[in-house]
Amino acid sequence: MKISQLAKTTNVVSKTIRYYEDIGLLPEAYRNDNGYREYSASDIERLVFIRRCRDLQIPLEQIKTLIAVQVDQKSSCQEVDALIDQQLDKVRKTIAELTLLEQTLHALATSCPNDKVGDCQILKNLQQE
Amino acid sequence: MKISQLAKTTNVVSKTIRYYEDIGLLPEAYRNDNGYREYSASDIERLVFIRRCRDLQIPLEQIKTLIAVQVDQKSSCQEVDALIDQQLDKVRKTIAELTLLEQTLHALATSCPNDKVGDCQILKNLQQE
DNA sequence: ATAAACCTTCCAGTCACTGTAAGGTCAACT
DNA sequence: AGTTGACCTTACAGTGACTGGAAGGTTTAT
Repeated sequence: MKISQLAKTTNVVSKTIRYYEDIGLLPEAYRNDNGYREYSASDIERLVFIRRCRDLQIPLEQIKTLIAVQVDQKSSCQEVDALIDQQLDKVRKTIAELTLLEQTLHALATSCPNDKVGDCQILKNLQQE
Repeated sequence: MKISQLAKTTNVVSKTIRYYEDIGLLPEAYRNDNGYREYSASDIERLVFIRRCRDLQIPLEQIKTLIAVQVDQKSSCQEVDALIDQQLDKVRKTIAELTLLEQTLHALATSCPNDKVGDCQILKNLQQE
């Protein structure tokens, strides 16, 4: 299948597929006579895997690692475990930070009963350290 | 004061201060004879304001808007309200997304009792659509 | 024949910085 | 006077994960 077909099947735009190939996340695609990229079923799998990882906000570099690990069926999956744990940690930290931020923003949003900038409590709050 | 002093006072590295000037978020600094930037107290205020906004994850372009609005003391602060509300919305949406993500990652992290990549349940889960 | 819809490569832009290089200035010390 | 070290300056490149656009080649449908 051609790149647009792969794009449709996986919900990844062609541009991004080419980009993944550029950075070595996807192997170099087979080219047919006119120079167009030609894909097979295994390419779908690989791309779906990448996208699942991206949905989990795993960085491209770490996805490369995961793919490399996958190849050696006998190697320990400790690295996989660690990577997911690490990702989970990061997400939890971000949630904690954003929750604080939400409170600050909420307090700020309800702090100004005036309607002229000169008296605006929001701006005043933002000016204070 | 010189840039490093301003940097120390505001906890913003010199590089970033110059960058803010480059993109027009800070006014062009006064230069003394040797070409060094010279700052005053009002520059501290402005920079603190910017940093408070950045802490709230307000993008630089929107901070520009806020600063522009601030100048006209008589204008309505509707724009300020809207901007903060919008920011709050965005943060809440992100929290919701990350909370789902956290659940997925947690389920994934606890899904693999094996230790060889060949049987790794995490990788298998990642391969499925 | 020609138009629309593909495909290709390459370069630039996004956001908010950060790193690095190459050079100028200043104050203190020997 | 010379040198060291800590500043300062500019300019350009890199980050991550794409996205946009230009300029051109190919295929398919009418």
